Amino acid sequence: MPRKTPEKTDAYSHDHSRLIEAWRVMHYALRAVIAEPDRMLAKRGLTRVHHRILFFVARQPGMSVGELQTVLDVTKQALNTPLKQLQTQGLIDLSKAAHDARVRRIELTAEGASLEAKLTGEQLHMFAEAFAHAGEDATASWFEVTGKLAERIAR
Amino acid sequence: MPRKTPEKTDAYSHDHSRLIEAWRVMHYALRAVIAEPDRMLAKRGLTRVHHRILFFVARQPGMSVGELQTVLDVTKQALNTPLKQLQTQGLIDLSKAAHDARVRRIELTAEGASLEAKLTGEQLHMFAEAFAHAGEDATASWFEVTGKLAERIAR
DNA sequence: CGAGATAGGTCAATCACATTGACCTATTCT
DNA sequence: AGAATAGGTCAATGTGATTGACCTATCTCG
Repeated sequence: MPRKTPEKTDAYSHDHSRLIEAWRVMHYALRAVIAEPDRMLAKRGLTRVHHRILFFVARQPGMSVGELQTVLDVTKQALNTPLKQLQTQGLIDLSKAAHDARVRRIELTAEGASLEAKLTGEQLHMFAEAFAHAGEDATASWFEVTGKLAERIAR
Repeated sequence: MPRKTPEKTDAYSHDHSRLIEAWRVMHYALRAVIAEPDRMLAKRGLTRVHHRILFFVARQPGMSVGELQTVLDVTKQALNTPLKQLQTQGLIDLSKAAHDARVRRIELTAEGASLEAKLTGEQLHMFAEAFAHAGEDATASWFEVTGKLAERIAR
């Protein structure tokens, strides 16, 4: 799909520099969304892994260590340390499952839930702002393009 | 901006699950764009750093080590190893600058240029496809939303 | 009941990677 | 000639993640 004229390109022509700009903007958008939560986490000596744990536990309270291991795709050794740190800081609560005492029930404490809401809320707020700014149609378009990009990944 | 009615939300209301979906899709899009080049690099024992070097040198042939250090935001020690590897594999060419023999001119070899074109081309192709699929207006909207998100980052 | 499987925890070795600091050469600038 | 600069290299350190081995508590099943 070559460009036809210098002053106007048809709807399906995308020149090199525009595509590079797309890639660049996407990187910066990612960094922007991650930046503020990272700063909040750093204050407590925590990292993105801790946020990921809080995020999933918030959405599936009582999930087990094994389930968490699966969704996060990490080994139990890699999970153990941050999990203990979160427990020590009183952000999560570990208890034995009723149906099987070998299994741990992981839940957020009130403080953990509060922190999670702040972290994730900050990120979702950025999206909400960008979507609100662009309008509903643009939002749908954004989903269409980004979803198309994501299509190649199995999951 | 609370939701008004359950069945229809106005253009500026974005509920929780939709925002989470946006975040999720963006992650997957990122991974999708990175996945294939990473696989190609891995075959040669290279990583994303090497691609970044090739990318910038392709766009500014003859740039110095110091300049590369600046754009990549890494120390010279961190840059030195991958740079030597690229040289060993015959992908880049180092020579002394004419105006100052202390300064290195970094250029891609034919093979380096070919690899760079394949790596970056693969990524840009994904964007081109997604944009072409969604159309020109949707593309503009995508830039608007993503650009709005990226706005918070200085650079 | 007793053997084997399972969930989770822990210790240790290793690997990859980046960072800081110190020191060295070649070269240019003054 | 002496100071500054571009680059290179060695060494120590720190962080994370990975694998492997081994341990306890608990459950399941013949």
